[in-house]
Amino acid sequence: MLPTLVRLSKASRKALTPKQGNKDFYKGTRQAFLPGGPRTGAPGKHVVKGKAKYRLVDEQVRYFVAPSIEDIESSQPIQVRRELSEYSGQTIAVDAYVWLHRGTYSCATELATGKRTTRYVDYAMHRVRLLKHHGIVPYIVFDGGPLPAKKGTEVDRKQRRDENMARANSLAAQGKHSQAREYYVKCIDVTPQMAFQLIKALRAESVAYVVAPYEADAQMAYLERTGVVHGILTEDSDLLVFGCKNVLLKMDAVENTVISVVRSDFGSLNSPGGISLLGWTDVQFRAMAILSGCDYLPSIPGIGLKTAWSLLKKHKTVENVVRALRMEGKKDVPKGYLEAFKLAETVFLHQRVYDPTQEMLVHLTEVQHGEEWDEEKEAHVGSYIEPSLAKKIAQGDACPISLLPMDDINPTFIPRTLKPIPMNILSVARTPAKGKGKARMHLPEKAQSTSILNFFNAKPSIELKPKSASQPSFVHSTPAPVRVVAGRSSGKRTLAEVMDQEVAAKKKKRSDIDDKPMVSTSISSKFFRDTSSSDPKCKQPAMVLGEGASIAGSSRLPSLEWEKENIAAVGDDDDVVGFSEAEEEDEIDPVTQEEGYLSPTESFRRSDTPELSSPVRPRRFSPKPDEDDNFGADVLSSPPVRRERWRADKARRKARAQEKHGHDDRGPSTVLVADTPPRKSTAQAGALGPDLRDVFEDWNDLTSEIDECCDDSLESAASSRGPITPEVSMEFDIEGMADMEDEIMPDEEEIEMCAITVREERVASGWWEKYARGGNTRPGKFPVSTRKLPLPMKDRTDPVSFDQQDTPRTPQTRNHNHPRRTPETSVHPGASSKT
DNA sequence: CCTGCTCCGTCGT
DNA sequence: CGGAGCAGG
Repeated sequence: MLPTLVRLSKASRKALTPKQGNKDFYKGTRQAFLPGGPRTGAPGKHVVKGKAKYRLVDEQVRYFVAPSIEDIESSQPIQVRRELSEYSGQTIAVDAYVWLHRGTYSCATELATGKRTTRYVDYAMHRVRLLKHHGIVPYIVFDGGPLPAKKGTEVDRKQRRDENMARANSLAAQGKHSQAREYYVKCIDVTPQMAFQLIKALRAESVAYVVAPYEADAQMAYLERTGVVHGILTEDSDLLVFGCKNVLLKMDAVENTVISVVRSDFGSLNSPGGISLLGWTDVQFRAMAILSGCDYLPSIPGIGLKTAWSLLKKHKTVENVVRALRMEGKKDVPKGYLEAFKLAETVFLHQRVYDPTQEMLVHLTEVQHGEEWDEEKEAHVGSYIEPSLAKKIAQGDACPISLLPMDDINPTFIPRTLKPIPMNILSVARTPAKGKGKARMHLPEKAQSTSILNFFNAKPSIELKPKSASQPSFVHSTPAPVRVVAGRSSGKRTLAEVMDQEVAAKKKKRSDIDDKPMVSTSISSKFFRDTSSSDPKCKQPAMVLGEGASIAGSSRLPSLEWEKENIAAVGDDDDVVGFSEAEEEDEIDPVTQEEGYLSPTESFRRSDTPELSSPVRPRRFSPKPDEDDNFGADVLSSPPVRRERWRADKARRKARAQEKHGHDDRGPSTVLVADTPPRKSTAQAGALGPDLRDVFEDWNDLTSEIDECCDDSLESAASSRGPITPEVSMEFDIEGMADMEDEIMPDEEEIEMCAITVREERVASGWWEKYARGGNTRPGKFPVSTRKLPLPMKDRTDPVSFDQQDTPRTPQTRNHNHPRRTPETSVHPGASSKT
């Protein structure tokens, strides 16, 4: 119900001139954000400002002098587009559901037909790595069990899913597979068991996570409130109603941006779109949200956001509003609405969440002593679950729905621990062109009042943060008791400067060019960042750890050469990145950038490969015996999705095609950094070896497949969850290869390459597990950046055993058909004694 | 003017 | 699911 903010399209910005403007939009815009402040007047009165005439809507807020574009952009918008890198060093809670769900797109048919796959994990992990790459510490939050309050919608969905499934099956039967897929996609349900597959991957990469007992939203709100995280990244934004302060929406993996909404900005805003939240309390804000309809309670017919707002504005409290509505008799207020409202409010306020520190369930907000509390409320906030089970749920070892031990639906999927490979090819992935700009260009002339944030949108949100704010505002406002990876202290200011230049450049461009796809200038700052981050001298816990650091130093030179080679290759391939004017504005030395950017990985991996089967690896002799637990962070900067590069490439090509400004004849000297080498460049790598980055990525892609083929051979090893020993790995891989050759035969060479890599990786990680990280030798060695976080879930290698006798023992087979938890079965005896 | 309805693209292959 | 367009009060 709470919505997102729309970005103002260029066209709409253009329309800001009264003459050519679209009046509706114009009105909303000037109402909201003019520096001069609102003009007031009596409702209904017409005022004339400049050449435009406006009608006053109600008693307070009103119209402004026509803004210039500059005025708008210099004022503080409610939603700001920010670079991911601005959040470097911060811990961000991430709603895993959406990522998982999107991940299922890539394997919808397999999932629907019961085929084993874990490909849906890849999407989420790529994004996790993307966050890590930007120095962000992700804290993944999973949805848990259903709340009674939402039961209704669940049944509905189930039904729709079944319908889609049936349709898909019939289409598939007719051989119309592509059409079938369309429906398969719609019937996929993300189950806790699927989430568990992602959890395994998160464990492998030491990413903090927690499974909420009930709703991820409430859990994330709690994490933010208790200072465990700095902000919340999600797609659906009910979060503000839960009292969240810093919400990040619409993560864009191509442009590496998010939309930031900061609660504290609300008060400072004047009537966004006619709604002024100035002086509104959280209570009122929440009331408005519930009144206008939320997940837990449908709205009174005819009451939308706007009326809810004005009613509350007038009557202050919900009780008064309901009373007034009933008196007037205009709206039909359902019987018991007020009670239902209170229940909904209770859910937002007191829903049960998991406290990772106390390792038990708590209320999102503690119930006050004086507050009335009854059975019904108790049921609505979610049943209490006794701590030991709650912990298992939170860690993913128990299914939050059935409360039974987690059923690993794909035990053969054993994500390996990523080695610290600072492959910053991400930087390359960030290409100047915007792939998806078009879609966002389109803005309705009239902002419809369908969502709360739409109101905020009355003020155009600018594309980049205001110049004044080089950091998200909550960076300083949020106390961070949590251990976070330190930000890049050195070079940060310069980064800010660079970013400011970007802003300036963008603004300038924006006013000049309207139809051309916007060229991002941020690539330079990106590189700049990377430079500082991979510089061994700079204390950069996030990027390098242990052997990573030493390797980084030793392999710098070869890497550089490697890169040059690829630049040339790329050039031949007519894929040179023609940098726009924007880059010229930056004063960063290209060489420096490359140096920083270059990943030592290739040469390292290559020279190191022969040793992989040996436990003696440089890694173990980490030059950082101290607690610089950046390993995790390093893992973070793993390769981005190839697809992203592809998409970016495409966009860039398109951009180039559009603007025929002659960038094409630029010499090589203007090429700061070549685009990611084409995949075929593997063969061109010559003496320095194949492009392992690509292989590496392929490995990721193939993992599922390979695992798939080796179900049987791996079953035992998998179930033990122990370190993978070289022996086991070899055996398994050989068998796996055999199977694979029989089944899939796309490109023998490639597959073999991958298989080798896989094998090596497995072996390596086996040793890693056994020795480097191993239990006995150096306990403190394992670089868990999340170690201090309450929920570090790696070292759980033992199967969960439940001793609760009162837990329902319904046999749990596959994803579907989980016994739904009812208060009766789920409440553990004596649990309610808590309250 | 506001609400509520419907349709459509999302994400990826 | 959010956004866009449209109809009706």
